[in-house]
Amino acid sequence: MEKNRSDCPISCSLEVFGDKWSLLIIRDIMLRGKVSYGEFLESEEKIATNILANRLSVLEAEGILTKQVSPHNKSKYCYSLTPKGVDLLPIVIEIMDWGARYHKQCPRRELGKRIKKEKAMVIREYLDKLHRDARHAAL
Amino acid sequence: MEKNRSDCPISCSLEVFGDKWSLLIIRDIMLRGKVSYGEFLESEEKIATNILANRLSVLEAEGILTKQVSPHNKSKYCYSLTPKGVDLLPIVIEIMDWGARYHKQCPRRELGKRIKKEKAMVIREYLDKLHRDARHAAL
DNA sequence: ATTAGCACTTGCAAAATGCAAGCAAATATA
DNA sequence: TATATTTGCTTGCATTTTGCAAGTGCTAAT
Repeated sequence: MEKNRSDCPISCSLEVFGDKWSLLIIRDIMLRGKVSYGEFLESEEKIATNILANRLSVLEAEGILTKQVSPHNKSKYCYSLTPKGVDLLPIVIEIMDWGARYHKQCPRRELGKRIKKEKAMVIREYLDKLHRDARHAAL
Repeated sequence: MEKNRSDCPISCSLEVFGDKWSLLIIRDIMLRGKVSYGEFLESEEKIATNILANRLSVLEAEGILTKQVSPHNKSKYCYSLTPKGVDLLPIVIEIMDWGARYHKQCPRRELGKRIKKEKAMVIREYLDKLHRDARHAAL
């Protein structure tokens, strides 16, 4: 683990995921149920292959994701969130809420509308589900 | 305003502040009461002068910050948050909480301990104060 | 055996970051 | 008044990261 810019938790966190792509990958796993490299590549933001590979590698090294060979196909990997990764959910939801409020070109869809109405409940709900999934993936 | 990668609110938000520095500047204003270019330069993370100037310019163009000449010194500028900027607080607090929980080298100080105990209340308290400050700065 | 799927890797160009010196206007000091 | 300091950038250059698109090697399907 390299030397940090400071001991501020915000700074240390931004050193991990303060870029334009990492939290998008986390979003794909948390909110869209994506699990594989190929699925992440298909997202509408069109991440570059080398950036995706690098981000996944860093997130895995940071203990946010784990990577397992698919049960159906030995050349395919499935990524899943660790508990540490799951706990990024409130950040992702807050970013989503802020974005929906201040970006006209980002209309709220179903989930966004629920978040507007009952944010805390949505967060708890997803945290429970994702933490359950994380425990299951660890088996 | 340029073309976005997608209409996902998370993606649009990350296009604005998804970098290693922007939210640190927001932190300095929100949590440390810093207001000037020179003060931001002094933070322990040591942002480069050209990066600071560029980030401030972008955040201002995005309507997150406003910049005014200091009342005491015509060569000095004071930055303050707009309501849009203030509403980044929950994101900053969630990042801080996550960082404190998962980074051993980032011990919780007074505010971090309060956040651990009563996050929602801290957020509401700071939102109220910062929104009041934002209204005052607009005069 | 051939083709397709899969997860990267690679070579290169463009863009961003980081370092440190420089610049011009305003203010403070001698 | 002249000089020094403060202030907020800007600039030149080297390094790093991002983005594009082709390439590679292993596994699976036909």
